[in-house]
Amino acid sequence: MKWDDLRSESCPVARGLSVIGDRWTMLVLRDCFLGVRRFEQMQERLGITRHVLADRLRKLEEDGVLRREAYQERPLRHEYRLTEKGKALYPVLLTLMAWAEEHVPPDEKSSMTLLSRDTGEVLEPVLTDANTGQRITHRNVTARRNTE
Amino acid sequence: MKWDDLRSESCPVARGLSVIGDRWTMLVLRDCFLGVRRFEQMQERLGITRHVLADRLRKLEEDGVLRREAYQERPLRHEYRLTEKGKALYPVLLTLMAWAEEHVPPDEKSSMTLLSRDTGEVLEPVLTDANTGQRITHRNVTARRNTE
DNA sequence: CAATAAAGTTCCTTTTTAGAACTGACTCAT
DNA sequence: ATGAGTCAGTTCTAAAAAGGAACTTTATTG
Repeated sequence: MKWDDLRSESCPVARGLSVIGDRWTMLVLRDCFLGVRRFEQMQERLGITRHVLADRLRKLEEDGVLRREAYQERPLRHEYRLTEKGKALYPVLLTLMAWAEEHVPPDEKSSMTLLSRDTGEVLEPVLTDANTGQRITHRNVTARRNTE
Repeated sequence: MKWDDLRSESCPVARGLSVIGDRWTMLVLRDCFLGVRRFEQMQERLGITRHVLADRLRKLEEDGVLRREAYQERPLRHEYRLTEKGKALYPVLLTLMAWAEEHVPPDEKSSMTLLSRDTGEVLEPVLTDANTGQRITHRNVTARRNTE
């Protein structure tokens, strides 16, 4: 199988990766969540080649994760913003971040803490069921494939 | 910046991706969560080249996500199992899956539903704060960098 | 003895990335 | 009005990674 065939897989994990699984893509999105909107800024922050950045932004726009919007004419310039579909990726970014904070220690001493915007309290993100509030772990879940 | 430099970034998202951000890695882990443990099985299910699979398994073992265990001698054969660190990736896989189920429709009609292993009820995974139980979204969170 | 099996490895070709320089449509200061 | 600067890319070449297929090793089975 080739990487580009993931799009048509029936597994949602595979389809998800066809959108966000390329190198650098999640880091582009991280910067989007941090409010970075312009090509130059992203390129400088990420330090990736302009070529790759242009490619990732184009794909993310095609996939409806980012929206390209003119912020000036003369000369015409665009910036990139998260769509609702893009914003819905926040839990993915956050669970990855939480996992890495716990399991992939940095070289230097530094860490990230999530704070509630309302109360300023430290947040500890966990997955729960929206209906019952129960914690979800790999031990208490099974997946069912629905073929219609 | 090169991909291999991610390991030493201070951002946990970058460090996380240095472990699970390579092509195919998350799909290898998906199969691990589904109980697949052997090289041949994974290769057949994923359809990726043996070369790439061997490389990903080696890296995941080096990073402590998988553990390589002998399941027979004569000839010596190993299988791969998730470590605790690996199992802790389940929320990442699940949030990605939930996102794709909602936002990346498959070609054919098919979908996945998560069920509680206890009650059999359909689960709807959402991120909440472990302490208060409050929903976490990109709108009510800020991140703080702690430099010690 | 030949065929099969599992878990890789090796070799070669095609794709992707990395790195740097270049383009085009402007603006602003001299 | 000329020259330097800005932004969002594109183009070029070289290096690294992925794709595809065949080969290896150690053993078991017919």
